[in-house]
Amino acid sequence: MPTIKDVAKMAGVSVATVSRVINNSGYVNEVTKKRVEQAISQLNYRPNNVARSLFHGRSQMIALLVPDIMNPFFPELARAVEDFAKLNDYTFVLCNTDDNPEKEMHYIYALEQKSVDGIIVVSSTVTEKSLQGIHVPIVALDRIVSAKLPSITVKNRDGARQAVRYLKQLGCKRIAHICGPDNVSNTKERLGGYIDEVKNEEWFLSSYVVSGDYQYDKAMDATKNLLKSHPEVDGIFVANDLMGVGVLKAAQELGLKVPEDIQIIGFDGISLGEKITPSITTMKQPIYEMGTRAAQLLIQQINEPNQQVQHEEYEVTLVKRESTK
Amino acid sequence: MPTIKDVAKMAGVSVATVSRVINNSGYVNEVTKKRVEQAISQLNYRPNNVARSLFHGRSQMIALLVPDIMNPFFPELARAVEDFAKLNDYTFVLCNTDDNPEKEMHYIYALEQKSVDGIIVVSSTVTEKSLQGIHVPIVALDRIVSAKLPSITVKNRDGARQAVRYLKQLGCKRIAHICGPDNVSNTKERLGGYIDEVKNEEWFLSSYVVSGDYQYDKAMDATKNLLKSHPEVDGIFVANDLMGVGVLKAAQELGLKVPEDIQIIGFDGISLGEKITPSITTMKQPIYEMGTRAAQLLIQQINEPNQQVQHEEYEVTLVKRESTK
DNA sequence: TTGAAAGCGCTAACAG
DNA sequence: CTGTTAGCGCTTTCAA
Repeated sequence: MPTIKDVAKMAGVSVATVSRVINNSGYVNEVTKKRVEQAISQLNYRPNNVARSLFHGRSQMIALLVPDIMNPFFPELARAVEDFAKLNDYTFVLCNTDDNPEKEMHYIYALEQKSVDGIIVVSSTVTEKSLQGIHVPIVALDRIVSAKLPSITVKNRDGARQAVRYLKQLGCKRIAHICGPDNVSNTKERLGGYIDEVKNEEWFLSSYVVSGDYQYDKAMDATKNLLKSHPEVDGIFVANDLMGVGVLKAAQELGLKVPEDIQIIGFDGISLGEKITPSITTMKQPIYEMGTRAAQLLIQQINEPNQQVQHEEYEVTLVKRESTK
Repeated sequence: MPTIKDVAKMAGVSVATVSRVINNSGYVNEVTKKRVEQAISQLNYRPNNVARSLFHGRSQMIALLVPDIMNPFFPELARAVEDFAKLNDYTFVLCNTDDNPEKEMHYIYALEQKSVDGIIVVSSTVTEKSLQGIHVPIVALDRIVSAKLPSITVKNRDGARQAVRYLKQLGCKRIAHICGPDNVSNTKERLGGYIDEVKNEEWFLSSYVVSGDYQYDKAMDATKNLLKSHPEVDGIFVANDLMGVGVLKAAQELGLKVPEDIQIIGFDGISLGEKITPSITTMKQPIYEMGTRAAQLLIQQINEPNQQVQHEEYEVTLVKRESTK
C-alpha cells in the first residue's frame, strides 16, 4: 500500500501539499495539483483511514447494535440506518448482541476504542450505570434504555390497546396475550395496553398472559400450552410478528383454523407477516422511518454533542390481513 | 479519554512500562505492575485501538459482505461468522451490499482503508479485476467469485439434481424451476442440475424455467404467471427457500393445495422454512458450518498470507417437510 | 503557494 | 527490569 510519502516523492512535493490536495484544503497551485493527482492515480493511492482517525479522533463510522439478527425486524431497521448513514458519508456496521449484556458492553467498548463516532443500540440490558465511562454518543432505538439517552420508540401501550380493541370488535370473547421478555421496556408497555383493555372483563384470567420471549420457538410452545389449558381462547394479541408466526404454527398444529377458530394479531409490521399464509394482521411500526430518524439524531449528536435529550414516539397503525376476520 | 501517558504519569513510570503491562510483554517488576494496574483502573483507561491499528497495520476486525440482509439465509450465515470471529478475538461487522457493485467496492475500499484484516464476501458482481489493488485477504462464501479466491460453497448441481429426482419419485409429472438471478454462480449450477434431470423428459419445456431473482416478490409473481400458463405443472423446484415462501403464497392465492395439487421443494434450509405452514421441503446447506469454515479460512489467510487457494464444497441434504407428499 | 515539523496514541527496538 | 526514542500515516499550524 502506497502512503502519502510515496505520492509526495513521486510528485516532487511535500506531504503537506499532497494532504492539501486530498482534502481540498488550503491553497495549492493548479499545476502542482495536477501533478499530485497524477501521482495519486498512478500509485493507486488511497489515504489510510486509520491514520486519519488517529489524528481526528473520529472514524466516520457508526454502528447499530441489535439483540437478534435473525428476527427480520432488525434487518429491516438496519437497512434504514444503513441508508441514512451512507447518505451522510458514514460507514455503517451492524453488530449482534443476543441481548447478552457482556456481548453488548464488549461491542460498545470495542467500538469506542475504534473511535466509532456513534452507536445506535436496541438493548434491554444496557443501563445508565454500565454506560459510565463511555463517551461515544448513543441513541436508543425501539427500547428505552435510560431517560438520559435520546430514544426512538413507538406508542406501544396505545398500539396494544388498539390491537386488543380490534379483536374485541371482531367478536373475540376470550383474548390472550403472548408477551416478550420481561426486562424489555416495550414488553411492559404492550402488556400494559393489553391489561388496560381486559382487566375489567369478567372473563379475564391472569393465565391468559404467557411469555414467548420474542422468539418463534418459545412462542409456539407457549401457545400450545395456553390453548390446551384454555381452549376457550378465540383471540391472541402477540407482542411481535415473529412470535405471531409461531402462534400461527401452534394453532395450525392443534388443528385450529385461523381466523375461523382463533384470530391473531401481531406487532411490528415486518414484511414476513404478509409473506406467509394466512398473512398476519398487525400493528405496524414505521420501521424505516424510525431507523432513519435514529441515525439522524445520532449524527446530530455527533456534530453537536450537547443537544437536549429527545424521546420521540411514533404512532403504530393497524394493518388488517388474513389472520383476523 | 485518558491516554497511556496519563497512566504513565500517574503510576510514575514511562509509557513503555505501561505498554508492557497492557500487553503482558517483556519483563516488569511485580510491584510496578501493580502500580500501573491501579492507575489503569483508577483512570478507567482503555488503550486506543486506532493507534494500535496504525502501528500494527491491522485492526483485529473482520467483515462479512452480504447481498441482502433481509433474506434470512444471510443473517444465519452471519451468526456463524460472528461466533467464530469472537472465539478468535476478532471484532465482527456485517455490511449489506444489495448486490450492487458500487456499494460492494465502496465497502471493500472503506474497510481496507480502515485496516480491516480480512473480508468474507457473498457476491456475484465482484470480479478478479475489480479486486486489483486490494490487499486485504478475501474469502468467497456461497458464491464463487474467481478461481483465485478461496471459496466455501455447496454442491449446487448435485443438490438440484437430488431435489428434482425427489419430486419425480414423489410422482410429479411436470416439474418447473424458479431460478435466481443469472449472474450468480449458484443460479447456473442449480439450474444446470435441474436441466440435467429434465432435459430428456418428453414433457420438458424451456418455459418451465422462470427467474425469481432470489426475491420473494418476484418469485411470487413469476410463479403466478407460470401456473396460469402452465396449469399442468405439479412440482416446482425453487432455487432458494425465500422464493419458496413466495411460490407457496402464489399457489395458495391461485387456490392450489400444497402438496396435494402441487409439490414444492426449496434450497438453503433456512429456519424460516420450517416456521411456516406448510413447512417447506428443502435441500439444506450446512449454513453454520459454512460460515464457520469461511471465517476459519479467512483467519488462516490473515496469519499466513500465501496459502494455497482452497475451494471447498459442502454436501446438501434433503429435508422432507410438508410442502411435498 | 509551499515545506518543515509537531503530534494524534501506541509499540518495539535499543540502551542502560 | 525500565526508560528513551523512532515511527506507524496523516493533518495542521507556523514560517518562509
